[in-house]
Amino acid sequence: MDKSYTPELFESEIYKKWLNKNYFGATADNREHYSIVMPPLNVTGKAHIGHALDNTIQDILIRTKRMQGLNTLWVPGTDHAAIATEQVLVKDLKRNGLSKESIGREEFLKRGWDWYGKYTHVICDQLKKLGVSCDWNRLAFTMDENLNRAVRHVFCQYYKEGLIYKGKRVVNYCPSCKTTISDNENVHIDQNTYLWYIRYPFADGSGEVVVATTRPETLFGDTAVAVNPNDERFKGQVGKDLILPLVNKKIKLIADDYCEMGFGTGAVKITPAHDPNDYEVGLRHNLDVVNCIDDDGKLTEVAGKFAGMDRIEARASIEKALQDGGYLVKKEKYKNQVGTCERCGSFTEPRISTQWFVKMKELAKPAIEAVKSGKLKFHPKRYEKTYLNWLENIQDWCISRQIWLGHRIPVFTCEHGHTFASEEYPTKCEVCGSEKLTQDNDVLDTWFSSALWPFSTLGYPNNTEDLKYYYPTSTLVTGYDIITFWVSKMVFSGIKFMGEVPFKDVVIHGLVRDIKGIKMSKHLGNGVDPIDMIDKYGADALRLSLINGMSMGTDIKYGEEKAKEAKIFINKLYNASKFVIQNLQGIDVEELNSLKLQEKDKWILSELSKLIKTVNKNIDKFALGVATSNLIEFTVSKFCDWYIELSKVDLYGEDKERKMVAQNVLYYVFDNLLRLFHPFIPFVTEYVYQELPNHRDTIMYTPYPKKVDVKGLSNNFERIINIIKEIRNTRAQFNVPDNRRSSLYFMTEKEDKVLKENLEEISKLAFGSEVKIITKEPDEKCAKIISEEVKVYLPMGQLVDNEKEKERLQKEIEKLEFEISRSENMLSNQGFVAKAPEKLVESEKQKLEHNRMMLNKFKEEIANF
RNA sequence: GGAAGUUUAGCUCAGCUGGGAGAGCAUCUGCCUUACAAGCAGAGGGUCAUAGGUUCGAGCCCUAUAACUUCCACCA
Repeated sequence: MDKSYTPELFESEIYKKWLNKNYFGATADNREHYSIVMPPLNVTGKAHIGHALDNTIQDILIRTKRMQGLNTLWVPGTDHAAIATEQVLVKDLKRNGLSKESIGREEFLKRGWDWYGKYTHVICDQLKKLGVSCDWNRLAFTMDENLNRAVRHVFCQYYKEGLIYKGKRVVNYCPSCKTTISDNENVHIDQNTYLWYIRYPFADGSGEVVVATTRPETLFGDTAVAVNPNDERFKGQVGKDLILPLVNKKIKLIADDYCEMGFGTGAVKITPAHDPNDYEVGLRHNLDVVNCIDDDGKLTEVAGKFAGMDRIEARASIEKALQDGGYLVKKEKYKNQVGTCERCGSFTEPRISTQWFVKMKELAKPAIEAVKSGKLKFHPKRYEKTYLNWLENIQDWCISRQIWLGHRIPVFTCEHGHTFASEEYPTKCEVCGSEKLTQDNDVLDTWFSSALWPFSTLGYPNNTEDLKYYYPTSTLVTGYDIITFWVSKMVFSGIKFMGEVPFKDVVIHGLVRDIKGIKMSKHLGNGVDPIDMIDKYGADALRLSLINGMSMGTDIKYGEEKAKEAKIFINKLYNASKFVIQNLQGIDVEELNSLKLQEKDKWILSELSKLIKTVNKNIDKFALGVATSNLIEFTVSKFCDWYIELSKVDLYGEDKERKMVAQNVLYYVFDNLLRLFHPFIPFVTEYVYQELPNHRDTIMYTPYPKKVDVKGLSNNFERIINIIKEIRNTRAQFNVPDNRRSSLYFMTEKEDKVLKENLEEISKLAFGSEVKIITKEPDEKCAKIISEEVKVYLPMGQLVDNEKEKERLQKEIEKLEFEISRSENMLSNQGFVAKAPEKLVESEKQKLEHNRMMLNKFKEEIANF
């Protein structure tokens, strides 16, 4: 083994070996199964640190269950991320002087496939570096032929049941991406803008109505001005005609509850084509719908001389024209929220258009029920609220997108106008048999295909063996940011088409932010590249740094320091393994129950037993960050700091039998520790495991430790540890440097077997030289340590100062007296004695008794001065 | 406007269904002890955001308040 931990020497080799042996492969059998479908990765760009977190969590769960003997399946996959990819392709075309339209749909799609083909492996390779143990043979893509079949099947099913309809709605439209986007993708941001007060004169010259607006450019689409029906200010004026400024068209003053009396001027302009509320008002009052902004975000011909200007840029000119015409009353600063496109950041336009929708009310019901009944559990539970809140206020789902990449809507229209949905590509009209068919131009929202992910990747709509065996999947791991986007959609789709929830547990993790807590973004350049971290510190260090101390569902502040720290720990583990392996040369592995274990052995084994229990419990609770803390704590503060040091006494000693026992215990504990650690840091554990005696082909399929199978465990040795600590502490108080050893004398009242057996251990760990048990006080000047069973004397000659010793004793006495009075107070409190659990009262009584005894000892001691 | 989360050592955070405040990093002191100086041993450091309440007992439960963060929402 190399002198120090150098992950780059073995990580990729080990991964190759795992792949070659097909250790990640899964086949249905008769065991209990554990399955996870990976949230599909966007093929655009590289893996970010969030992917690393998400997949590390999944890998930990999968590896643990695999070791526990379950049939584990982890399906990896990629997503076609249509809008983003289409943008990249369009930009690319533009650079070459081309456009989508110029090359045509077919050619464009071909380029899309080329692109996916070229970049899919990039992100997959990055995940492989992380060590993910998913079944790569099953790599799925949301646009695969069989997934497309699932999409068509589902679409047609909805269509037949009347759950899909085409309708006019005001939807969010991104003029830059040139497509409709969902409410989820429409991000509201704060904006500093103005409120323009505009004068709308009555046609009969009898005065005017002033409206306030944040969007003067939509004025050209106004078809009414509304006031509240109860507003006295406008009594008798409702129904009269107003002149629309700049356009000089007559529009009506109407009364509608939508207009609030308290806001602005009490009058609001109504633009049905460019505002969802106004559209509703328009429906109620039968208003015209006038489009004044086109697909490119430019003003249409209804804007007259402003036509062709960008809607935002036109504001200044419009303001000027209003002012010149005497229509502008005033302009004041105003703060509001405005929708922007999640992808490109441009202002979105609410726009009336014809779109496809899925009716959601009925579909949502069983998805709500699934969580309420506990069939589906969120971890942490609080995210159930996010989920439920969204489903309970659900709007119909706009599924059509005006782009070319993606699953094209399988709806066809014949020359006679018959429209029908068809799972297979039809050759003739279902109604009239005409062969002249055209397919709907829109494609489906990407979430429409990812909604089917847990069953489409298993073979749906065919009822395959995989589908029967692995569905429903066990756990879904994802970030809270896509609970509404994705999780909820998988749930109602799963229930609808498979008759069962798609997974039982939803594990929600937080977002990885930068060290200051700011969201990582390309724009700010504050992102941490996981591949960089792997190259510098190793995949295990990256994984551990993301998981350790993580609290599920809470954001993580992450900086390079964390990876560095993790690597330091792994280096420690690595060094410990070097020690273990060096000392296991020539070992005969024996059943521990057949060996004569010493107190220190029983102690470390009982600590290991506790560790196994807590780690298993925490993994079951998805408290992975706590599990790693448990493991690290044991490794450093129990195994390395104590047991390894203690074992040296026997390993380097003369007694053959004791050496053999030490070797076996060392082996047993370390082997268990490696296996416990393996799901978290798979590479280094595999690497080290291969150096252990009796190792198997891989650690991946060794059983995950369940318990320590050794009889007669005890923690009697804790007493010895405390004595060692007290000696070290006392030496420090006297400023004795560690390289100066001192004699240690122990005086006991009665025979102390444990102490006697461990004198050498104490000496080694407490910097002792001559160690002996004495029967009467030594004559030399000594520092004294007084404990219940034993007095320890440290003859340190000059260093001991009587006054100082007296002070130390005095301090101890004060401490004890404080404790005693505290206990006495508690026990004299009738409420406490009567109501507190008996166990607690009892232990308080014991404490009191013990402290009183100790106090006596100290008092005797101080009387000698 | 609605909802959720956070507030504990200088920093990052643990603290399970109430029963004597914890870890890591940083700081200080001493050590190159044959697994590890990426280390070892020791030490200091907290009115658990504020104010009330429930209780024998509150970091934990309840009610208000404040600050920060996030999600949802159609207020011109």
